[in-house]
Formats: sequence, structure tokens, C-alpha cells
Amino acid sequence: MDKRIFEMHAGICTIFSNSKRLEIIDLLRDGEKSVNELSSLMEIPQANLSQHLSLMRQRGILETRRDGVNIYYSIANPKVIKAFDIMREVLLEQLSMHEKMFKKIKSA
Amino acid sequence: MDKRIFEMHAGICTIFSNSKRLEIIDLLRDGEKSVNELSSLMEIPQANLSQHLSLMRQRGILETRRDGVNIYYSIANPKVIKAFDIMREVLLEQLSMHEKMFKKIKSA
DNA sequence: TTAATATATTAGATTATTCGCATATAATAA
DNA sequence: TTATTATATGCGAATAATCTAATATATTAA
Repeated sequence: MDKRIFEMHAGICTIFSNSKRLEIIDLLRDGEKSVNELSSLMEIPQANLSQHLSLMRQRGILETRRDGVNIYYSIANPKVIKAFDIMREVLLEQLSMHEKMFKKIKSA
Repeated sequence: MDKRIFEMHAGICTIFSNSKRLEIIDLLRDGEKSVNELSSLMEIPQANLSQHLSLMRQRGILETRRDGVNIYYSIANPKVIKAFDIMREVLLEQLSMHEKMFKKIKSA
């Protein structure tokens, strides 16, 4: 089996292992936004936002379109959202399992 | 919007941002395997394998079952595989896009 | 109990990631 | 041209992740 797929997959997960970047992707879920718009919706310095955007663009996760002075970012492949939604189901199921276990312990 | 979901999601992506761990998950795709079996299928020291397994177990990604001297690991939630498969489609589409662009450049 | 096999843990050096800050560039308007 | 707004980049310190090597524990068999 070719192990390069694991390295590629790990590489993209490194990009996704930052909550600010996930928040950016979430803000772009329904369509493109300019850096300015993103900046006003998030609580991070502009330079840091720009670093995150640049990283995701380099990796082909986001794409850009310039309109005058503004640069609009959007999600390159909507399947990313699909994968995220499934992963969040996993997280929510984990939460509810922990909750059940907690109740069981309390009632014992 | 509650930003804790982004932190949880980022946390699980940190776990997935290592190619050895992804390889382990892939080896468990069709069912449980003992540490020994995993160890013979992978090219890493046993202690390191154990660290990866322990981490994924703590995070609820893997579960264990003991049978005598052996400990069998398995994937806790098969939806993880579903999400992985979609993410790999994304990666393959990225690859084929780069290839098309390369051919375009060569033919120009 | 001792030995053998399977698995886990700890410590520490190495390497990678993250963010803040300063500065740079790009487009447009005055 | 100069000023202004929008966006990007480079540097460096702080923090986090990774692996190796040594050691520990758990189960079973002799």
C-alpha cells in the first residue's frame, strides 16, 4: 500500500488542527467573503487572519478572487464541508456518550 | 455561535495530523487488530505504536478489548472512516487538478 | 517463583506550529 | 504624487508535537 496518501491526509489535517482556521472555513460555508468581512467577524489581528488564509490557499483549500481592492476567499471544494459535518457528528456522539456514562455513575 | 465546536474539531484533527496514526486507523478499517498484529504490519518501534494507540484511545477514537495477553484495538465510531473517505476524495481531486494544469502548461 | 511475551509509560532532545509585531505591497482616490 | 484602505509577508519568541531509548507493568506458562 502506498503510504503517501496517509502523508497527504495528515498534511491536510495539520491545516485543520487550528480552531481559527476551522472558524474561517465555517464562515465561508455559504459563499465567499472578503478578508475585511472575515476580519470583522473574527476576533484575531488582521495579520494573523491573513496568515491563516494564505496557508489554506497554498494548500488548495481556499481560492481567491480579486475585486478592486478587496480579495474574496471561498472554499475550493465543498466536499470539505461534507467531511467536516460527518466529523462533527462523531464529536457530538462522543459528547452524548460521555454524558450517558456520567449519569450512570451518578445514579449508581 | 459557540466556538467550542471548532476547538473540539481542531483537537481531533491534531490527532489525525500524523500519518502513522492514519495508517493505524486504516489498518483497523475492517476490524480489530492486536498491538502485535499492528506492530508487525507497521514500520515503527513498538513503544511508538503504543503511544499512538494510547493517544487515540484517550480521545475516544479507538477502543480496546483484552483477550489474555493480547489487547485488541478497534475503531470506536465508523463515521470516522466515512469522513476520511470523503477527505481523500478531496485530496485525489486536488491531485488530478494539478495534473491537468501541468499538462496545459506543457502543451502551451 | 521465574521466564517469556505483550503492551504501556516516562523523560528528554529535536522539530514543528503559533502568534504578535513590524513592515511591505497593491489598488484606488484625492 | 501622496494618502488611504486592504491585504500579505518576514522574523523571532513561546509553545506544542514527535520520536528514541530506557524502563515498567500485566498476563500466562513452566
